[in-house]
Amino acid sequence: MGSPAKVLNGDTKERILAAAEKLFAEEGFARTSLRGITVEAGVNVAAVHYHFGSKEALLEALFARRAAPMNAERLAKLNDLEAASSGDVPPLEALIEAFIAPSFRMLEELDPAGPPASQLIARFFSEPEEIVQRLMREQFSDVGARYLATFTRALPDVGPREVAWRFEFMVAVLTHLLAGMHLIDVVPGATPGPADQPETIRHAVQFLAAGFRAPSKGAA
Amino acid sequence: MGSPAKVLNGDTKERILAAAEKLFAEEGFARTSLRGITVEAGVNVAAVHYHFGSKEALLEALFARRAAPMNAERLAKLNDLEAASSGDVPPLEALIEAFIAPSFRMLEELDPAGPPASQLIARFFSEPEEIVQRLMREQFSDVGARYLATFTRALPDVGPREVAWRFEFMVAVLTHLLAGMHLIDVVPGATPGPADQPETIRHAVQFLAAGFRAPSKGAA
DNA sequence: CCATGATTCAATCACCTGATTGAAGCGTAT
DNA sequence: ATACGCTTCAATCAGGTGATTGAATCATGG
Repeated sequence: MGSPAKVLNGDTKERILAAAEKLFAEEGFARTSLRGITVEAGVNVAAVHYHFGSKEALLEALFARRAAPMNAERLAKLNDLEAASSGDVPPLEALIEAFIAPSFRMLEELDPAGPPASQLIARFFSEPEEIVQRLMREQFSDVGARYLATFTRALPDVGPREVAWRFEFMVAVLTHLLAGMHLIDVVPGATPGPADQPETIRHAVQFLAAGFRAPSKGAA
Repeated sequence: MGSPAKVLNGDTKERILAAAEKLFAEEGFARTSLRGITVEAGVNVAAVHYHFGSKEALLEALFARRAAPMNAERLAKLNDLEAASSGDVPPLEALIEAFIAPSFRMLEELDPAGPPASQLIARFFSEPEEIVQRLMREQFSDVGARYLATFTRALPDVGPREVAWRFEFMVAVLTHLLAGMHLIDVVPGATPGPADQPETIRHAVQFLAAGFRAPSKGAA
């Protein structure tokens, strides 16, 4: 009746993917065992190697299933923005939202991917395994570079190096939010309260836009 | 001649702590084995259990050695600020720097703790082990609450919930910086270039202060 | 010099890990 | 019905893990 029970059969591959996504997101790659995954999925241990080949290959399949569409959506939104503001630079707030929203979309319960998917993406950012870091580099390098260039164009008064710093800060906020906001557990009063996806995005965009626009020089 | 070689003796406990700090920071708790630690330290495996009791207890000792002084410094700086601006609220930039700087101080090569210490703190934020999360809660709850309250007082026009959100964002930026700024590896052009500690702090404070001060309402 | 306590050592424990194997089960086309 | 290919299964493998033990070593005070 619970989740660890073989239902019928047939979708073994999908069940493994779902269980692995959940456990990798919650416990991390190193702490998650194939036994744990296959029990959660109600599947034999050997099924993982039959369908994927290895634990690492399972991770790669998981990564490809989530990160690729997410970044494709990022690029599409950027293209739309640049097409809309023909020739000119898109507005900063729209750029930030275009970069952030694709990750948050998966946080919705309604989304077929669901929260585990975005938590998994967030965990990828801090996983020490070198495969993970290689996959992140492959997936994010071009998208990140394109957005960074556009941000630099959108902020001519800030200076490219400063924009690069602030781009880092934006990614920091994004991953922190995807991970589930640890401070809720750490600082009791700090929980901003449950928020739906658009409200969270609104808070983040306001904060980040103001940060991006901050006057550049520090020395008076 | 390298690091994995017994030098003399005597400081076994310290050697274990140093090796564990380095490896935990680089590889995470789960991926780091006691064998790896003791080899790195040039020490027998049993020494860990003799001096600390268990792998988890070693982690606790490590945590106490770094996090406690760091948060003590945070509180001291906050007290100094509130004493300086007698009765009034300290300026926002000073508050941010007081919260951020204690973590960065350890990033300096000169500091006896060194970069591994701050990397370890950053990794604690994303470690799935429940001991880590418990330790984080114990250490950061009161400091975080005090700072959050002061930030709220310093930003009367923003509203407490909005301040809580932005406080989250600040912690996000801090941990991202402590972790070593992953984007440097992910997005080729994104590296802001090597920066010394005060410059990094300046970039972060500028960005965060502007974000904190952003006008609150989203609806026009 | 020796006795005592603190420390270090090699050896070993039970357990869990990812991986592999060969047989069994299954549906399907002949 | 039969034979074939895909899938699942229990059983097993070698290797690594944290932990523990008892003997050896060391330093120190009598």
